[in-house]
Amino acid sequence: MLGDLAKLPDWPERVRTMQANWIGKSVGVRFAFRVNGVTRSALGSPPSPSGRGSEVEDDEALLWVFTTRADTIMGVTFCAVAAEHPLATHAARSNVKLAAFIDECKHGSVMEADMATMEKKGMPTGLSVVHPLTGEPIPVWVGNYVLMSYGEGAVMAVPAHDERDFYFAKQYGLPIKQVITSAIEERRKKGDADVQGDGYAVFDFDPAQWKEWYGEKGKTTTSVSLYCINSGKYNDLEYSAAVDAIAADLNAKGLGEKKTMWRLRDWGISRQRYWGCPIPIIHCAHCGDVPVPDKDLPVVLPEDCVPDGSGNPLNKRADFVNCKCPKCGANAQRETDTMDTFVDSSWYYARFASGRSASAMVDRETDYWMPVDQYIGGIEHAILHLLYSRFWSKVMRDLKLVSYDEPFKRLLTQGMVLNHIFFRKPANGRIQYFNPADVEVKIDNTGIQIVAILKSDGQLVEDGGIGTMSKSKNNGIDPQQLIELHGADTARLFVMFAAPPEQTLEWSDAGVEGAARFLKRLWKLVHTHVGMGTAARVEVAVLNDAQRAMRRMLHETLAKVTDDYARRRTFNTAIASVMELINALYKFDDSHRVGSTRGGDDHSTQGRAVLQEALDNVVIMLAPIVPHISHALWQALGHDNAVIDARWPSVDAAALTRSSIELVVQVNGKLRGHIEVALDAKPADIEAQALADANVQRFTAGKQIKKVIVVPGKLVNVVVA
RNA sequence: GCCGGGAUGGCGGAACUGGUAGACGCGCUGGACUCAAAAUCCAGUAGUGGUGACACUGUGGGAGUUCGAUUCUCCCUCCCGGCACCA
Repeated sequence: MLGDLAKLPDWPERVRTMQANWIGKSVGVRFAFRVNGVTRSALGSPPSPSGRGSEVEDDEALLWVFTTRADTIMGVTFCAVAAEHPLATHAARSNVKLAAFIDECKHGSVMEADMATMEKKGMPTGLSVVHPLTGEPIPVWVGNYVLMSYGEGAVMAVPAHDERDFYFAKQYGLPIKQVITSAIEERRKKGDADVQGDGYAVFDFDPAQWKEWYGEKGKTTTSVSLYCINSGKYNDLEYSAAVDAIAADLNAKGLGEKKTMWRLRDWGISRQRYWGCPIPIIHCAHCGDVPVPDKDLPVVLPEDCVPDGSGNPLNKRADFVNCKCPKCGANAQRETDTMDTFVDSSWYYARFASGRSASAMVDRETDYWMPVDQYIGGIEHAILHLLYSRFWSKVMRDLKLVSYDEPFKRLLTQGMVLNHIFFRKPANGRIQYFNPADVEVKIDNTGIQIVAILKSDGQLVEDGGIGTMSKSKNNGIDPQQLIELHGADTARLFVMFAAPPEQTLEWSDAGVEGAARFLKRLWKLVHTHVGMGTAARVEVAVLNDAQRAMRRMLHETLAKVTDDYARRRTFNTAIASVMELINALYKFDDSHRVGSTRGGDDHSTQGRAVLQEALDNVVIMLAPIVPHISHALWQALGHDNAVIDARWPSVDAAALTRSSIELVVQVNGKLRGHIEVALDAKPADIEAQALADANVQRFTAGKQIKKVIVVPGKLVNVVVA
């Protein structure tokens, strides 16, 4: 899944980065400390024969850890284990205080945000382990920051080179032993004059104070080399050489090896809830785990189950749990774990693509429709749903159910829509949220402060800032309100015009009238034109300059809109350029103007033909955004078919040609003038024309011209001394 | 705390590959039409100075690279989203 992220070039970079971080590949070393005076049997683990060359006795307990920083192994001054670790449990049997501490740890929050800021706490177990390379005794602590569910549930602690270990050691007076140094620190120690300034003192190791570079590996972020010291035979080795040498030595002792760990956990199955998809397995005392026969599928959950907060409520439902073994007919029990709802959302679309199949999960028709060409979903699904869908696709591929690797070829993650949050907090009782539509924000009677008032009772509400629209915060907006007020086309146009879809957007309906106004202008333009009778076909050869220019703008707009839809997916800019075109068409044919005093109208045969072509194209260009009005206007323009069946028009390259182009002239990078040059003008001629410009001469007069940069089709920059 | 994203006029946003900053829309100002209003149409609208042509300043803050930076590099501030202390 990590490697195949490269197969998704049309996914947003940030989603791929988030997934890679979540998968969390880390390469390191897994190794063991021998535990002094504790046997494996005492921990309840079966004795295991040690590997060849191992120094370990058969029944000797081992403390396994995983580290990405094997290069700092000589700086280990203690080990920390999770509260649930067998060594902690063992030590707690004869230590009441420790048992109480472990109990406290087990009840703490496991939310990352809480944990990152909570106090690091610990307590010694009284046990010690043997350092695998030095043979020194190392004390073992229980730490509330060590997770049983990741890695081995235990860590080697190197306070000098790990920030968490550092503060833990400070708090409990544990030793801090520096084993990594920087090239700068070494040169300062040798008295190198180049690095004696205060700015270099940040590279000195000081056990009293944590500095950024202590925890960096190989090189600092400022590219200063880091290597081992106080590490015996490993001295002077840099990161990867040190890791290799140390892993080899541990391996020779039968105490460790290089290993790759993953942060990603199997959450699809292991995160249990009553309302997930049932796992169709029956547990029989005689036959073991027996699949539910096809004829008894699906297993249906009881719908009147009320979770009481103590474990899985299904376990308390004898009517669900108790059943007969399908194999032997004896009394048996159903599996009560269920799959997470992510499992369903991970493959339902593949099932939709093989809707005729009655006998299998999916059939061959899936491969015809899948993978999805364009997936649209909120950025909040960037990791979980989109990651599990990718995982499930690979499962189905391996089972030969489907032949694709990745379910979604192209991904558009729309941004969150934010809105104001208003609430009241009763003295005792639950916080109550109010919908922004029911709240009026106004200036209070001092005329300075802005206050928020609930419309229904006129009393103040508190302002909770701005946040994602959600049910719990009651700050969502129902688009139905907009639709009822302005119609679906206006609502769609307004929303699409507001911002690019992947951008976070703070909700405001200010400006929705602009969208309605635009559609009215378009409607009027089309109907005024149609009211004057059927238009002729465009005959390019007889067009006058104004008609030619109008037509050029039409085809430039068509090219831009096509690109905005197909490649850039920026619908707001596509709409903006159609708006520009409409503005120009109003000037081209200004018979709509009240009074119509200016002579801009072109009601000639070819003028009306150009207008017809432009309006046909405008209606097609807008059809994806405003389908209803486009359908009506398309037929009003004299077409028999529906606009949805009309072909996307192609750009007339000949209409785009122009004989001259306007260039910008800069002096020292500042805009000083514009020149009109022939399309095929030579650079030397362009340069001469630029230098001849009156305003340019004001800024070059009496100065030495050092060079002139001509960027074809864009600008001229004159550099003066 | 970590990861991801963002900051441009009064507001939403545009500037796509380093090349005219502010397209388009809202709002606002003025005008036309009207007995009047709404609607509609026209014009103006980053700030400062100037009748004007123009000039100076300006893309969260500070440095840097470049003929030229909203765009690239480094540092900082604030805002939004996600989070499982990942050894």
